[in-house]
Amino acid sequence: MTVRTLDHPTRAEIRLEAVLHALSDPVRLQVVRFLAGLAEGEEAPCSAIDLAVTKSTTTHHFRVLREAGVIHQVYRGTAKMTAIRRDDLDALFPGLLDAVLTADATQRSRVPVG
Amino acid sequence: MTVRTLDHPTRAEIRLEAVLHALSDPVRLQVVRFLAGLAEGEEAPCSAIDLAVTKSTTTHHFRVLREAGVIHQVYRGTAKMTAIRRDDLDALFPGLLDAVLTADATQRSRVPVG
DNA sequence: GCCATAGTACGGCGCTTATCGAACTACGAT
DNA sequence: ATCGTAGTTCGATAAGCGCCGTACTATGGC
Repeated sequence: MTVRTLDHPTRAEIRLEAVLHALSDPVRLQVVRFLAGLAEGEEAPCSAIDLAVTKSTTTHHFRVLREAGVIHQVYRGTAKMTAIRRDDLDALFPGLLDAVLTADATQRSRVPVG
Repeated sequence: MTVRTLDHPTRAEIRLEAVLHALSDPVRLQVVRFLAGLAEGEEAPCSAIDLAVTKSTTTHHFRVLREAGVIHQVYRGTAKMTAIRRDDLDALFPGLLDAVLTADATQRSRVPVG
């Protein structure tokens, strides 16, 4: 049995390019949109989000987000709870996450797809 | 002789994911940083920016930025003048470009590299 | 112990990307 | 017309990405 720990970059290790890259995929943007809609600090299991991809692809996307520093994940029983790292992102890159979320919302209202 | 016209997405065609992807590369971020530092509407030839890649790679990166709608390019004589599409980006995604530029500046002051 | 549920790991497939060098085109100046 | 400068185009390569299915592991409940 493994300890099932997950590597996260520290706040100082988070790189803007990695964050932008993580956010540039529609599936991952959907995850972030969902997590950002939760209450402050609230977590959700991967399975709470209905993604149009298989489980293994889901795992891949969550890893990209986690390794970029966008989300934080911890194991709780059989679930893996995920939360957005809003405080870290806001501290490092003020306004960035909000601008992306607003831009995403605007775009989705212009082009009602996905 | 070709007319040497360049295809640009219209404002409505600009997609957030494409913009984020375009900005997620260090070389392209350097280009955007440079262009954003110019006066409103001011243009610069590709050669004005000292990129650590070859000319053909430079052409590639400028095309990615142009096709994403981040920059506007027009031929003037032998040069190809480039300007950032600040008005379009600001109209579509308010605060996004500024947040990215600020984030980039902050990160560069934290980690003085590149 | 056994099973169901939640997620991981592995290997693979097809596509895209970042990069290069070398040959080419367009334009301005001489 | 020749030359130089600016940028393009054309392979090519090596790496990465998004996606899948299958087999696996971990946890909790029966």
